[in-house]
Amino acid sequence: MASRIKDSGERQGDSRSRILDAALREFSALGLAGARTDRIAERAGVNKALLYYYYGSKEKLYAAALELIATRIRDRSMAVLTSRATAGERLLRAALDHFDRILAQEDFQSLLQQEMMRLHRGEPGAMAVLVKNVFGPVQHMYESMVREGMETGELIEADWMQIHLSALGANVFYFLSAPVWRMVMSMDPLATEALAARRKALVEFLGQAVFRDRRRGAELAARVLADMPMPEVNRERLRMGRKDEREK
Amino acid sequence: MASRIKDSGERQGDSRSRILDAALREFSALGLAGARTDRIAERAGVNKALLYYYYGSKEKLYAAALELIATRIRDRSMAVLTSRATAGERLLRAALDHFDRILAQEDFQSLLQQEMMRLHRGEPGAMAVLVKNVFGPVQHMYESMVREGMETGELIEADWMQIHLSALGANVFYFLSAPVWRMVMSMDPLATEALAARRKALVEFLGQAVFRDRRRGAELAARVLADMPMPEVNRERLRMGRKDEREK
DNA sequence: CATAATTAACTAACCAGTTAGTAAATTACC
DNA sequence: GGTAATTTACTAACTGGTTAGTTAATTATG
Repeated sequence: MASRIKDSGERQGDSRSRILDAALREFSALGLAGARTDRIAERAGVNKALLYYYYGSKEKLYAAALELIATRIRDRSMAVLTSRATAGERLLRAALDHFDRILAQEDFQSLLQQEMMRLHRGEPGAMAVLVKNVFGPVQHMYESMVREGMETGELIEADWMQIHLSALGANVFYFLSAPVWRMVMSMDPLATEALAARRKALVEFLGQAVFRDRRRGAELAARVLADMPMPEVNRERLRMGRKDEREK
Repeated sequence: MASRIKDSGERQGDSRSRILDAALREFSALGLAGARTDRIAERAGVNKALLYYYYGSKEKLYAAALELIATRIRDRSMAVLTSRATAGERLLRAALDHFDRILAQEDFQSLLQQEMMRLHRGEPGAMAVLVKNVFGPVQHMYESMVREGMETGELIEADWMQIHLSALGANVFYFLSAPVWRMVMSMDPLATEALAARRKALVEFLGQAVFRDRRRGAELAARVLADMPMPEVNRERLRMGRKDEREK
């Protein structure tokens, strides 16, 4: 495609994908209902009718954006869960990767929250794509991983679901509540040091909690931490989504 | 209408408060943006203009609803935190009360989530009322409670914030993710038995984790559990907010 | 009768989706 | 190989439904 890029072909990054990209940002920031098709078109640098030409409706565009990011997340998660390491090490890596993912790339987390609220509201089809493409496969793989760890004697005998729940919950709630803590306390839970501390505590806690041999847990935790440095974060991005104080 | 009921005065719970009540339900289910003023008026049994007569604007009505529920929640939380019992026991009671509150009365949780997303979006004034009226005082009281427990030697030496974070996070994430788990697995985390089990595990875990004397922790956990039976829940309410399949 | 409570009817803005069209590229066909 | 038919990519301008908010008139009440 790319059509008539003859010599000065700089624009034209494929309208279709530019729309999807703009939609992803708009939807993750404002949600399905809050997103404005006009704004998506504007940010993609195309006419609004083109959204409809390619994607048919606002809802379908939303679905496309969701599917795009779902694929990305699933691939990344599955890669960690199936990497070449013992089950225990993979468990620690998965927890840390989850933390880092929320930290570096909040699109998914926002979209996920939106979908959860839609599900809670009983909107039909909510979460379906995510469950099928992400949570289903990932959870299944997580279960195998924990079972394997228990069989080899590396991990304690416990309900794999409780472990998964704790590991996810700790991360999700930390980031979810961080803006509130900052308002209540003087301390900033999203400052680099606070993040590093929390990240370390997460792995060390899991190392203590789920390994049969706690010394091995501690050792692995240290190794994994050393091996997976905390990603650089676009500082501004964490602070606040946007500060549209347009009118009023 | 309905107005001129003189002797058979059963309706007429004061339009003003009926509006606020309807608004609370509408806002907690759909959020500020999703709520419809027409629907609030209809459900309150008054003309829409009356909302504006009493509350001025949609936003001010939202603020009023938020303030109403904030007061309720603060009073309940503070009552538990300042009850006559040792710090450790109050800590366990507070955790259990938090669980039960989410279980029985999800208005606040929904509203809170909405506010958190508004804060995340950087909308001015988001969370302000809740922080000032609820989280500020409650967190302050929680800190004193944990400090007291550490001073008397009942609780382990630990960062009170980490304890509070864990206690809240476990509950919030459980209910937040429950609908998704139900979609992925065959098991229902909101079934009565699952809830009871989770509730028990919560207190027992805290009993083991934060008490210096674990036997005392276990004992207190058992006592608190026996003393605070799980509330009856309107079963339908948990399932799904609404199932509007109107058109289409 | 004055004022507080309440309403019916209206308006202005917004926004998802449509229409009717154009210019360029691709395919069909003699 | 040249041109007519068709398709692809794209736009400006409009439409119709929805919704927050208003106004002016009406009813109750102390």
